[in-house]
Amino acid sequence: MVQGALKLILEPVFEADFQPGSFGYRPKRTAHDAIKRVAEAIVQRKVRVLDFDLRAYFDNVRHDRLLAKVAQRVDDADIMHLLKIMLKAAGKKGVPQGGVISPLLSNLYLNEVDKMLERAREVTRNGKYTHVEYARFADDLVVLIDAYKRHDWLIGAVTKRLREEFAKLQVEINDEKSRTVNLERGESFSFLGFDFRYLRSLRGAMRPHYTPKLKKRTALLRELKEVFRRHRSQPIGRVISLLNPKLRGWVNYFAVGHSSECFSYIKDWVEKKVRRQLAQAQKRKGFCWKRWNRAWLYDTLGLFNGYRVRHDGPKAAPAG
DNA sequence: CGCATGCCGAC
RNA sequence: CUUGUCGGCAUGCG
Repeated sequence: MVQGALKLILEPVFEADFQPGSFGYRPKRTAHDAIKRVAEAIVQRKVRVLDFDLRAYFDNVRHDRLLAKVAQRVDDADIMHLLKIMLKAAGKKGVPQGGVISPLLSNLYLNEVDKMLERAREVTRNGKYTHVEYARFADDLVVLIDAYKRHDWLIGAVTKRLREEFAKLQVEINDEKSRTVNLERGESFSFLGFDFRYLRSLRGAMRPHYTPKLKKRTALLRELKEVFRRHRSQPIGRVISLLNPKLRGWVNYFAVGHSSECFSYIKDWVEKKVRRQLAQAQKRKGFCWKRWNRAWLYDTLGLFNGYRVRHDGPKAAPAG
């Protein structure tokens, strides 16, 4: 409730002036938008990657900045008072990462970073070709730069400029976790749960390749394992009803890029696990591949089977 | 369309 | 472990 009010206060302040030409509010950025942006940049051979780890928690200095900014637009003493109280409550030195208010504020605050990156993109643009692209989601940021040798200087220049601008915005960079990556050398980076690589396809063409991080897959399987363990002697229908929503949600998020191999692995793992449980309930050995066929498992028992990567191919023409 | 519940993900 | 924002999906009801 209070958060809602806060949002109401802050949103116009930070987003209204993002694009003066339009009606003010920029389109919502989702994680998938950001992922897609990265993939598209890599398609355009922007394969030198600055992987930034930003720290933008709100110490007192930044509270002041924030308040000043709000004050430019809002002249309601009560609102300002409320905001001050909230910031004070949230900002007690060493704000815990999942603080009540900090993530919201940092997200809004970092819109300024967007403006700056947008400028960086435009300044280095050559006609209709951009040599620098970026994608940001909350404080996770990657900048992608042209692969061409003659643009190598951009890597150093952009890094330097960005650091200067970050300093102005009082956004700290975590140097230990920030690095530059050359995808053409087979290096990889991760962004929003995916690992990004640049691979040679069978035809010899280079293309971006991104898959769910192994860590995420392992975490999912660990969670599913727990479901199996806790319902070892329960009817399989019950177990499946617990597995399905988890699988559906997980797959739904990762169903972009090149996740199919990962999905197969998960499907196989789950199926074996279900078979095992079925077999054990009937005191049988093995997985009973013959006794229970796939159709029965998936169609009759209703085990989740939606492991499909949705590739946003050519846009379907609006029919009718 | 509206309301609600549950699950998943990013940060 | 808890908090928040955002996004998605599924189900139910009117």
